Amino acid sequence: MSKPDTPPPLPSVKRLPLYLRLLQEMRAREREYISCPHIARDLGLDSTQVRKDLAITGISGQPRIGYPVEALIDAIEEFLGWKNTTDAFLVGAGHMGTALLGFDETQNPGIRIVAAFDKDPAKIGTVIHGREVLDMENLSDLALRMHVHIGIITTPAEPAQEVCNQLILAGVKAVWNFSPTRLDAPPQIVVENVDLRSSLAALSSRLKAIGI
Amino acid sequence: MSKPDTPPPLPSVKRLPLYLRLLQEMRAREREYISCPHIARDLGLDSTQVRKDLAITGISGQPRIGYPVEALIDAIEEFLGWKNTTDAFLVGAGHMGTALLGFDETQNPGIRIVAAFDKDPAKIGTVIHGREVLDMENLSDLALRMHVHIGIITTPAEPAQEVCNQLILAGVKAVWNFSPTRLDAPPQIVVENVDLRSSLAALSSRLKAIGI
DNA sequence: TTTATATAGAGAATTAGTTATCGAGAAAGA
DNA sequence: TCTTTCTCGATAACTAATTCTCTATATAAA
Repeated sequence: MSKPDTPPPLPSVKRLPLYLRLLQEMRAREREYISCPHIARDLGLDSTQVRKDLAITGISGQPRIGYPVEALIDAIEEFLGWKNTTDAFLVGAGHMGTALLGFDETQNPGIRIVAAFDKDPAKIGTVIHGREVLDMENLSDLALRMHVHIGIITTPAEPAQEVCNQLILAGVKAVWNFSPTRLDAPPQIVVENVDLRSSLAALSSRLKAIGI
Repeated sequence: MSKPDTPPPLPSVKRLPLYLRLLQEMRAREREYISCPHIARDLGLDSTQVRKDLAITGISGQPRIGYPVEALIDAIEEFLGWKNTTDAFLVGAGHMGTALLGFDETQNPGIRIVAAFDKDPAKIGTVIHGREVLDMENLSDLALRMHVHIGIITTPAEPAQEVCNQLILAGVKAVWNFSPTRLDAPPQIVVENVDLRSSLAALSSRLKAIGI
């Protein structure tokens, strides 16, 4: 009824897409039920952890049987809000921006990039994966008119904060940040960072630790 | 002397590139010293956390002064093994693979992608950002000959495990996995996953929680 | 020279997340 | 029908990570 709950653990939320993929594969093989230990074995996780993760979506399983695959897929997609797609603007038509524009619905579930922006005159007007690159100048105006609530920043670090500010002023509620900085934004704005360097740091340091 | 230490906290390692970027900016402005509280303010972190993170690199600062910028950059790069670059093979010349091939040394610090592979005949032979796409068939042979120790997987989920197996057989010690699966690999192999869907899940679920 | 202040560094307390344990229930086989 | 086995679900223990507290120190100001 009411929900004064604590938010679900972020690591759990981040593992959900992993389960989702496996489940979709199971569904394709017309499997009806699946158990936590089975999922755990397949993904190299702990079965108790899998159970806790799935529990946050509100679904429950049956002893000795497991969880119904179809219902579980449904519950995860519902929980993530991936049952319908939300429009997004992308800013920064560089390599990463181009890649994201190339992704289809299954690769960027829940969002649809409806327009791309850049400030480089050489890029403005070009077409990337079917969408024309627009001038940054038009961003605020279009975002407000189209009620776009998600902004994707794929610019270098320097302009990122300024782009973020513009997006928020234009009504954006969530920012998917691929630039290698931390953005300063009011607390009610959802900011999710993807930092490849950070991931690479984890890889490099472990590689160095084993002496390579 | 000896080092039977526990490994450094992974979240700390993953924050290091963030500090590095800020420090490089400071250096460009010819700033000689910087304090933890200052870094913390700039990045929206806790100053104690910053101090602990920097401590894992082995550097120490001076009360009332802070840390020497130049030495700190050096210590972080040294710790991450980013002072010299390691050769890497990339498998899967799709959108993400293309983006990574487009990145320069500052965007993919510490590694240099020396060859790209794909199994799609339509892609084999094409040139992406200056490197010809080679046939998967040649992967093992070339990896062994060139002593390549890092493999980057940017394929879809289905072939990822098979590609991973091939890479490991060919002597690869670390895998940077962009495919949306968990790879099964022996414990001595370093596997670092980049899952955009996972990040998107965090964004979507929070967006849904605030009712958008 | 003395005092005030900002900051490093060490360690403690807290919190978050993961892993282990145990009881209950449902199917499968004896 | 009864027993065994597997799995869920809840709780407890543990571990990792973050945040807090305190002390020492070095500069700057009085």
